[in-house]
Amino acid sequence: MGLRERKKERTRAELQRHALRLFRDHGYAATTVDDIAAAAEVSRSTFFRYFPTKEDVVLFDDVDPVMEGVAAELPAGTPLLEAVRLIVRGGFGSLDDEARALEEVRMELARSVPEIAAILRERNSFGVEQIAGMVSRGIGRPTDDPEVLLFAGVVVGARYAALARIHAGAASSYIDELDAMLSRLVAGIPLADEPIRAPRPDPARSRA
Amino acid sequence: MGLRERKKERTRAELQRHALRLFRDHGYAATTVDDIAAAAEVSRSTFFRYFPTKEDVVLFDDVDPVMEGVAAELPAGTPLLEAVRLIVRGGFGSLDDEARALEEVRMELARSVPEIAAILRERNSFGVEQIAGMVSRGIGRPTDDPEVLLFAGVVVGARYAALARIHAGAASSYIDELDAMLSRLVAGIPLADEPIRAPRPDPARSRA
DNA sequence: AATTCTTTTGACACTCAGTACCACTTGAGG
DNA sequence: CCTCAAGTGGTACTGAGTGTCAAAAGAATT
Repeated sequence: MGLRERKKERTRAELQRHALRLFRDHGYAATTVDDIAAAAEVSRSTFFRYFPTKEDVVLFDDVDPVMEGVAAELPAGTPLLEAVRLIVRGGFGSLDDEARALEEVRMELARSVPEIAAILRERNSFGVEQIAGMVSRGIGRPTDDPEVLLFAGVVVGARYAALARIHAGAASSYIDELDAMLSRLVAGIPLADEPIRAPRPDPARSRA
Repeated sequence: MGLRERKKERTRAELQRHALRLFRDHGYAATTVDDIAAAAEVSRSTFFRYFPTKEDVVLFDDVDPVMEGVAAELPAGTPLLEAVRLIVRGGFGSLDDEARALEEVRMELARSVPEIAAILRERNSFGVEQIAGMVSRGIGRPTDDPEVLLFAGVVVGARYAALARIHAGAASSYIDELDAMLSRLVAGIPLADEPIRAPRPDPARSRA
């Protein structure tokens, strides 16, 4: 690998490192792209050459490709939901220390900085379409099959649940929490048949 | 209701009407706030007094409070998942013509303009926390209960699945599609036990 | 009807994200 | 070396969004 490539890699890592640090210390909105560029000792132009938007510096992530690798090595016949669990666990499990640390910082940010939580919720790793694509390949059905999409939606929902749990301060490890959520799903949708109780006389009706 | 109030209401409606029209005709990004303000014959400042951001002019929505009303009138003992279905259906069903038309335009926009699709996916109506709150009230468990959050996540996931289906052009009515997704969920998570097939030798490995 | 009070409004100036362009530097390879 | 392409920094621009302020207009009171 040439000097050029190494330099590029180093610059991107520096930009991301400083960006995450600044976001953590001063907040997302209060940190300008200029600040990040200055901290990494490059120009504003260079920042945008590496990351198309300010958001992307948070989103850049290394687990996706790993998960695809894990998926490719699962034995045929594994039940789909179980497969998803294994892929997720495997994907996060096989990160090297640095990548894992980055992932930790990112989740810490998601917990403490609301803007970043929103960004991650929306764009990080897996959206419905992405998972639907994997499922589609895994069981040989079209990506726009309603059941495929619904399954994908449920998985994404489990992820949101895990993030919400962390956001509420009721859990700390994103990976473990997501795994727990997926495990629960194996037993079906929780509370689906739970009877609702009589509505209270409306404690404080307000528009959120 | 005073004259003042009526004028205010009319201005907001005008702004939203023109904004949606311009978005539909020229795209979201290509339409500036100045364009919208000019079309509605008010100043830029005025636009921002009515809608804090450009996004909000799309998001402004009237179904939420209606759904809360429907929720309050369900008989005690209704199974939770069924209750959610009824609330959703009831909420959309009881819109007056104008509100329903607006909802249609909004969904049409979501289908044709990707930026708006993203915005709606992220911020419209119900997030996990919101649904978890409703569930929490409905069955009397804390909002950060993992099962409550997971259930809420699953419902949100069903919604994403419906949106994805529309986005793919495989469905046209958002309301019907969401209702269909929720109905499917009553029978459990589809495909959960579907065995995956042997992985293909990887057709085109690429980073999305 | 005139006056006072409150809210709306338009105008201006500002910051910051994001884009486009161009001139300059530097690594790669003959 | 010397050339070429890639990467970099600077400059100038558009548009979103914020803050301020003085003028205008509705509402309320006398």
